[in-house]
Amino acid sequence: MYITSDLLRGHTETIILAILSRGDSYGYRINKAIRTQTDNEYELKEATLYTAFHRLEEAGCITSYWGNEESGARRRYYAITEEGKRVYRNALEEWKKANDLINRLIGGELL
Amino acid sequence: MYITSDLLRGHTETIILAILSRGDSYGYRINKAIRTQTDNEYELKEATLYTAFHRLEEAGCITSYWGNEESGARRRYYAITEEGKRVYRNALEEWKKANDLINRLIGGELL
DNA sequence: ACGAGATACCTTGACAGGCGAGGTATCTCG
DNA sequence: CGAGATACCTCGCCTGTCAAGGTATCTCGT
Repeated sequence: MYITSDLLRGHTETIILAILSRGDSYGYRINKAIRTQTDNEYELKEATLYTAFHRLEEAGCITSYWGNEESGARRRYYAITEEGKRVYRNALEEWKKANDLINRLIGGELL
Repeated sequence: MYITSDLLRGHTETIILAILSRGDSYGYRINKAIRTQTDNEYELKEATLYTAFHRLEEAGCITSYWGNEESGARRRYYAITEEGKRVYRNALEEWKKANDLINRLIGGELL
């Protein structure tokens, strides 16, 4: 929320998979987890969040089911699949490489 | 070139500014510098490169001038401005923050 | 002498992801 | 009873990337 989100672009799905790899969750809570983990410095916009869910589900990385809440608003829970775990691990490797590349490229003479 | 470029998205201008902060250069050579610095793991597509130049020039971050080559293809050189240096330093700070956030978010329980 | 490949520049149009704006419904608490 | 939190969702725009296409010059091997 207070950072240039283009720098985070491309990480949305990985962030979601990371959270789901710790257990099933639902949209609103996932976004809250992101806020908490970043000390309120970042969050996903709802539109971003839900389109990412659609992409991930379509790609077979997650599955979804309605929770059976007795009261309160209904919740759609998401669960990571084996494919999702594979994609997630792969994304972590990609990130390590990208991180290294960026540091090499933007460091210039100031680092 | 062999990395998911969505992860590098948003860094294009910073990369260019980093290179220009070491001295004037021109498009083709800037791209070669990127390849060299990353051991051929990354490069900018030409279209990306030139649209980035336009944006940077419009934003007052760089200026350009034609080189006076006696022979060979003409070259348009770019120079970083004071504003460009300011923007660059700022981008480095942003990157530090973004890097921290991403590591916090995508680490999950695998790190 | 000539074609291939490197050097060097540039634009157009499509595509994908992020997000502002808008919408729905339920529950809680003062 | 109204405000604010919880919880879901979609439409359409914007922006950055890039495939594809174009131009012109020089070098080097055959």
